[in-house]
Amino acid sequence: MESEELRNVGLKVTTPRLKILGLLENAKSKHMTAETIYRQLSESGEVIGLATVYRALAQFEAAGLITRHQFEGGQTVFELERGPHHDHIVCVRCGRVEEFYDKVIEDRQREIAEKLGFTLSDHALTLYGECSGGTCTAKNG
Amino acid sequence: MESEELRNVGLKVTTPRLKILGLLENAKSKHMTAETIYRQLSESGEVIGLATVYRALAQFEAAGLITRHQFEGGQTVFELERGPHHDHIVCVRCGRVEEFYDKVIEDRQREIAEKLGFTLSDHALTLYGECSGGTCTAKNG
DNA sequence: TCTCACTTGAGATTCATTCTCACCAACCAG
DNA sequence: CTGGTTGGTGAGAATGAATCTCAAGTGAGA
Repeated sequence: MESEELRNVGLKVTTPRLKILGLLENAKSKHMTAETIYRQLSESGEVIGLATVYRALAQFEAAGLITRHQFEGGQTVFELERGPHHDHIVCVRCGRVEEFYDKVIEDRQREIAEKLGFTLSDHALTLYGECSGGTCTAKNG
Repeated sequence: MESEELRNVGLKVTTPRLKILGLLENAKSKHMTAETIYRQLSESGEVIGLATVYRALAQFEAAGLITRHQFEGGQTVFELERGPHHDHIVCVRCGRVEEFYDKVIEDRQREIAEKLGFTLSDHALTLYGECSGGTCTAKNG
């Protein structure tokens, strides 16, 4: 139950928050912008202000329910915090986002940070390229 | 001579471009925002519009003279393209930026992109952590 | 020096995000 | 179940980074 999730992180259970969380859990595309969420909610008849979407997303992020990714080109997407860590590859033409995980890279990162005298707390790895074939035509995926 | 660099990449040699390029070459901090560049030029008495700064930086980037990096927090910094490719590790406490290059990671990235059906055009890898010892105290380095 | 295409500066504009504020709804007490 | 308090909400204004517009300016070849 989504209300549980909200209560667990100390957020009051409200209709907008439930709708937004529900959308994130059921959306076909895992990575959504605030605008996309707002538009999809509007289309399903919900009257939820854009400001509320941004507010809720910020709170969810602070609570660790979702993660924010800032890709180049000003595209900021949110993703439900589920499953293991992964990085992203973004198509610069159609905006499609794929996920990947590579142990070699992960390990190297830690080694590099250590060698430079840093205690690694986080990292952002995003690859940019063009995806091939018919998948890359639409405006989004 | 900076005018050479401009001519070589097919840009007309103008005062604003020379000033901006010169600032990038002499600045104490390698990574600068457009705003910072604009402010520093203004402070040294140059009358250069912010729009011109953005335009010039975009042109320099297109010409390969400089590189654009988008770190967390939406801060976009520019850096003179000198020496080989490298990625960054940023101290989340003091803001210090170190550079590194790792062939293993570079190679893996290309392999991953290929495996996923992407033609890699670029990548952004930034590590975040805390740098150790006395180096990490000031507000910047 | 003259000319013209390319540049520039100031301000308007855009776009994503955040803020403001009057109104409203969730939750606890009764 | 109901009313009060407190925090949440929506609409639109405000912000800030970046881009565009356009009249005026300037580099560089003739």
